[in-house]
Amino acid sequence: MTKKNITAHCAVDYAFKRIGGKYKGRILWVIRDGFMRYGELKRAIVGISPKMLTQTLRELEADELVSRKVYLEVPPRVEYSLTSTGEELIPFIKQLRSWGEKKMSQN
Amino acid sequence: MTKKNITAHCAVDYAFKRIGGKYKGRILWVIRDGFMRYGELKRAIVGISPKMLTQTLRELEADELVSRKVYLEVPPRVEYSLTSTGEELIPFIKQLRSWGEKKMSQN
DNA sequence: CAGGATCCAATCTGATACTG
DNA sequence: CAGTATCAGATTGGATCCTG
Repeated sequence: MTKKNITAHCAVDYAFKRIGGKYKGRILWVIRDGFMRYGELKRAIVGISPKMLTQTLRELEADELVSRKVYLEVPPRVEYSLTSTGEELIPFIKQLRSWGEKKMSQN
Repeated sequence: MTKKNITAHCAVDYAFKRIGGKYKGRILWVIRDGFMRYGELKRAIVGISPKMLTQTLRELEADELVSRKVYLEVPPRVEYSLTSTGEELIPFIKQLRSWGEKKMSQN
């Protein structure tokens, strides 16, 4: 789901559609500090398959939450970083993460 | 997905699993102000089927984000409200909603 | 290194009809 | 009013193998 395909009933619906999905939150969160290479992301997002990582990154890119920079080197190097729109989401994810930490420790 | 079934890789993952899903955010948001009856929710969440509304409410209840109160009257009356854990999520949803509003107007 | 391609199983969602 | 039940279709995700 990318923003071009979203038909939302309200802003909450819209926002959840843009950052929902199994891995989008985690990916945005691990990219928060700067440039991450594909392989770094792969190691950081434990359990993700290359297919899902690539697919989700492509959606985030089409959505302009993440930008992708390809270096013409051998071996190839590709770096991902947040766009300014993506960075705007980090405070919310941080808040949600704190909530999650608290709840996990309570159960 | 309810919290009992969640096996999360990190707190972000955990939190998204608890509030992810097509309607959870919207439902929490419309219940934010107090008690809502089933029929009110049905009208407020445009496009939801009774099946999905019931199913999602049951998950939110099992997750202790929403509480359900049945009044033994004829005709039946059932009211839903946020638990304190559910209320803790409202600031997050509110912020995310503002972000969504801004982005919707930009496209 | 950073992916693309394919196939398939599991999950989720919608539509419709019915009920205490 | 506040749900259930059933079936079918759509979507998502995982496993595996391949490549510039």
